[in-house]
Amino acid sequence: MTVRTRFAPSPTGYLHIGGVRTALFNWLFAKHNGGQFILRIDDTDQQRNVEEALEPILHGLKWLGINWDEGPGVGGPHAPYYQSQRYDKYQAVVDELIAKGFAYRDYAKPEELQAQRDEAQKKKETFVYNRQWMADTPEKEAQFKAEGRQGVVRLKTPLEGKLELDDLIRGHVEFDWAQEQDHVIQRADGSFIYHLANIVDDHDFEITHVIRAEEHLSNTPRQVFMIDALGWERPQYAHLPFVAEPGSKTKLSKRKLDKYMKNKDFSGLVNHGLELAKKMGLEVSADTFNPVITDFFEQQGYLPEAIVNYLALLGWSLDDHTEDFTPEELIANFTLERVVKGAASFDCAKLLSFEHRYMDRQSVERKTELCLPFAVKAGWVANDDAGKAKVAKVVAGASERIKMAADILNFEEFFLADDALPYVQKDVDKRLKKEGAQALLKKFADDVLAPAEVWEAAPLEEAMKVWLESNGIGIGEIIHALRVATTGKSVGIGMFEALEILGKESTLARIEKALTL
RNA sequence: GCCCCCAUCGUCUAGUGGCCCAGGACACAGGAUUCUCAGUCCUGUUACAGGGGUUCGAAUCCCCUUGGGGGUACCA
Repeated sequence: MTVRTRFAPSPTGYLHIGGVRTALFNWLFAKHNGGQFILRIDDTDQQRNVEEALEPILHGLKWLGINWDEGPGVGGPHAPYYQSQRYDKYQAVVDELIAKGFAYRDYAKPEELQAQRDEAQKKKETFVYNRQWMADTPEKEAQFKAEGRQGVVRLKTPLEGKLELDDLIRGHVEFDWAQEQDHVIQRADGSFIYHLANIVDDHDFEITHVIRAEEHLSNTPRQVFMIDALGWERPQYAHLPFVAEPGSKTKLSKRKLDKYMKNKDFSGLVNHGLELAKKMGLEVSADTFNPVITDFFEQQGYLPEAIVNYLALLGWSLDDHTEDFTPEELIANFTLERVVKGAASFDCAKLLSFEHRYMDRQSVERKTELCLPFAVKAGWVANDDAGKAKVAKVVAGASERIKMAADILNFEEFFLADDALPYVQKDVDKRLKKEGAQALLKKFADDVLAPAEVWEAAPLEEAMKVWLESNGIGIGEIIHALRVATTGKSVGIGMFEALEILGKESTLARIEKALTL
């Protein structure tokens, strides 16, 4: 039997990082077993602009390389893959459950039920509906309707016994049927409850393994009850631990950004992103531009493989030392047996370290390709060979300082015109305005830079050394002023590499201007 | 309240009765290198939630407590 797994997002307009982890594990498990991964959309009639709200989710999954074999955009033998287009199927199943006596029409009013619940609560008893308004005969049904009651369909769950399940991650789990309510599966307005739709879709799509977040574990009995009632084969279940907040074991939510911002690593990641966004002229809102949403990473040019690698390790490990996995290696090694049971909290610092490591491994050519679009967007270079060559030079010089593609934006000094170069005032004050600094700088420019014939890093450095020695000057006395004068700030790439990239003309022009500051 | 699930360094984890006075990674701290920053290289601090059992022996098995999460909805 072919292994088939699925991911079933609701069209919410964004792809949540916890959802990605669930999708990833489903995808890895299917691929590891030579099976298929299906994407199904849990939308409802009420939702407007489903396509629009779905787009970021599909886009995000594709960006991460999590491709689906069936679903939106690719079709498949079990179409439609949208719940809102599958109501006929749900209705047929509800009718069947009623016909077979596993479900019934119920005419209780919400307030009547609530009163009974409160009563049970007061007596500290588990509430079990007494089926008082169950319409098990046509007469009763007519009577309830005559009373103006609205009907729902409820499951007729067993009053005793227990359900035993073997979860692929949790192991053996037992539930008492007596604890289960007669859950509603179809509302008074005719719409269907998630659990019903869910099992019908999984059955139709021939899903063999249901891999989902652990909050669904307690929901499983009511779903299994329906599956058994219909005589269908149960899928195998695997309930994943949830993804928790940074530095805590509470479930991660996109609504609690303020709280997460108190976490140093989290706020560091966000602030770095915000700075880059500003340089890109990107309009960002905290709603979508934060590390809980995958879009955040894509917009800054993170490497999707790095994110996938990090996420794979959030609740799964191969052994006690292997950390780096290509997608292919993940597929080859992924098993549910090695998924942990406890919640794993989202660690921005570790994610960032994966990104750094992955970026370091890229060739200058590849990094240039990744960075170029950002430099183009900033209006610094054209998207042509000249632009590419310029970016390549900066990328080579910056080497490991570029941790994500958008970091190229931190090297504006190499792209801006000489007269447009911004200066960091405190660096100017400290390095250029220092007693004698400007005079020394001028002497250096006149003695060494102006006459230089070969404008490359190594000869320039050599020339400076000779000059320093013959004048009895330490390198520290000149180089900081030179850096601020040519780049506008006191931090940056190697001084001589920087000069080489700038070129002789710019270097001299900038020094000249710096002498007037 | 009741039911279910979970619990090893700050974080991700290894560990399935002796190999563990607990290993790796990230983070953190100190040092080295360097023109700054980044990086790199050393070095270091830090954990079996608590209490009872079982056993010659427990992070590992059992029970209780505590803590976290979920369900108990005409939410998903």
